[in-house]
Amino acid sequence: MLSKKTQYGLKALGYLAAKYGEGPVLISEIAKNRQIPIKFLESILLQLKNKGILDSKKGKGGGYFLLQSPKKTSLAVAIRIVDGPIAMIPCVSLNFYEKCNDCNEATCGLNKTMIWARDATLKILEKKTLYDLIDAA
Amino acid sequence: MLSKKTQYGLKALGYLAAKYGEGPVLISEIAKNRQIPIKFLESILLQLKNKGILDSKKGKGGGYFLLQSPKKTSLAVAIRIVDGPIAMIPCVSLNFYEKCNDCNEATCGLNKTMIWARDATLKILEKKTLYDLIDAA
DNA sequence: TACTTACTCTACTAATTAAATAGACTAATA
DNA sequence: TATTAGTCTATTTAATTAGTAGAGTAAGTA
Repeated sequence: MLSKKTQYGLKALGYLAAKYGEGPVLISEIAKNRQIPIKFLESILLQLKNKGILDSKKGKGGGYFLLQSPKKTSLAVAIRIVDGPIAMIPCVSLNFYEKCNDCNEATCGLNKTMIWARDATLKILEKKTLYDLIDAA
Repeated sequence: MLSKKTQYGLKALGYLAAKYGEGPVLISEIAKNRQIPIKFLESILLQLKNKGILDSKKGKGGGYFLLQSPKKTSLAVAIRIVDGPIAMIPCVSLNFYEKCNDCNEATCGLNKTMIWARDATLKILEKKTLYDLIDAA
């Protein structure tokens, strides 16, 4: 499961995706609309800004906004920023790889199998974008 | 990421899958071979037994063993026992569903997208079995 | 300039979960 | 009946998650 923090982050990004092109959106507006603790949301948005997904403007008329069109940012990128690895085990992660201390990857059955799972998940998360997070109604 | 506990569990199941048909295997043997803290492994194996994946025998010549052929147990089943939900968010989980307090699933973009991710992952995890965890060499 | 608005940053705390350990108990076998 | 090996309960420690507090800084406006 994604952490609560990541779930909040994705909900906020969905909100900002829907408002793309309309200028900065207040943290407080996002928080209220998506039911997220405001101070917690602050830190999430800041993190997304520092990684180049969002930008912000201070002062009156300020707020957060997507740096690029929502279709340009994949969910894989967004999730990795807030949640970290997408893979199920470290020795199979593309962006957060860690070697197993004990097993040999060339022969390890778990390793081989988890690569399958990783690729299946990534195929979706790299194709879907923030645009897909926009609500229908 | 799967918890360490789940990773240990899968490694142990891979070991037992390789030994299927050879009678009970000592916890201590699995622990040594897969580098798992023995008392921690005890509780994992017991949990897998209580859920019907493993069986055990006490006393001399005792140990743990797979209840069925390794090809009969999918990774999805094994992972759910030790780790819980496979889905990335609760409102999309098949076995551990929880309703979102705020959003409407009929229109929620995140919900819709996470169903895609879940299905892609499950397609692999339900097809792959304990047999696929057996090491090559 | 002074005032207000709103993001920024650091630090902290509480709660939960993960990871591991200890030890008494029970069943099976020789 | 002694030994072996899984069972069960309880506890402990560490790490992570979730959330809070408050001072600081930048931008706009009167």
